[in-house]
Amino acid sequence: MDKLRELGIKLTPQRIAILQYLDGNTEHPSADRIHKALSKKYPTLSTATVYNTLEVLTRRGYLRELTMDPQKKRFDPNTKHHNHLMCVACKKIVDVHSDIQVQIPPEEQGGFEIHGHHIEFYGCCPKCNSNK
Amino acid sequence: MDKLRELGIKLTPQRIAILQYLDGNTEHPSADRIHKALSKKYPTLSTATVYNTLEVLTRRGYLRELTMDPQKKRFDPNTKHHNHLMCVACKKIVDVHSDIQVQIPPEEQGGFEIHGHHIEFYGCCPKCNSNK
DNA sequence: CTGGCTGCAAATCTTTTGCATCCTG
DNA sequence: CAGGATGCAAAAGATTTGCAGCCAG
Repeated sequence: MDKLRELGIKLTPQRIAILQYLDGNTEHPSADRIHKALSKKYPTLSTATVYNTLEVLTRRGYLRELTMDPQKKRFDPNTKHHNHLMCVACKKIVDVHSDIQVQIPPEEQGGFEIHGHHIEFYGCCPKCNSNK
Repeated sequence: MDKLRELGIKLTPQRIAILQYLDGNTEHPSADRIHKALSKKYPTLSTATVYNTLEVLTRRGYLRELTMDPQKKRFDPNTKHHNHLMCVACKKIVDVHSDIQVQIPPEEQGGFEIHGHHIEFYGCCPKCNSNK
């Protein structure tokens, strides 16, 4: 993966596997999901390594951590600014690419220096809707 | 608390204490914080009771659960629709009351039925800014 | 070679569950 | 009184940490 090399971090089979799994993945998987998916191929992959790697990648800006799912962190390899829509029933998360302008009027900022924002939409996906 | 009575749930000293602690509280406390704060006065208050009560209150619509803080759930007794701004350093969360219009164009909704949304702003609070 | 990874195990932290007992309504 | 709430302890998950050995650069 050129990406890893670009990031200047050490290439290991585990990291490559994680990167490959994430590359182009739009499922917004959790650490556990990544670990489960890869442990078939890499039976010795430990959860600690998954978490470590995700943390490094997040810190380097290659990944974004999503907090919409209250049960666990989810990860998004697409770091271009975009928003998300989650099904409150099955926790499926899909991307929302529309560019939505939002801004806090200065008097509401309470002296904060604002770095970014994220819009979370909540709803019910077609599958869960029909299961009711 | 009239609120509890309104909600039609059983009044107990613990629940009243939790309600009073939350009433008008704009700190967006975590379950742990609530437990710590109240266990001085109610040394036998168990975390299970705090979680149970928060869950009931959330289900009844008296509380909103915030997921911005990746480490833990935070709770907001203000259920009027509003947004939040969090300091990425100290995790302080403040309300943003501006009414910001956001909407997903139908072709982006992927068939979801959308129930709501929440805008999260991230930044650095004045105190953390000056500590750098 | 050497510092940065890895695996493993165990710790930590948050949240949930089971159950006997208690107490509000 | 009865059913729901509580306390406690323990389970269940998610995430983090410590450490000895390994291997990519």
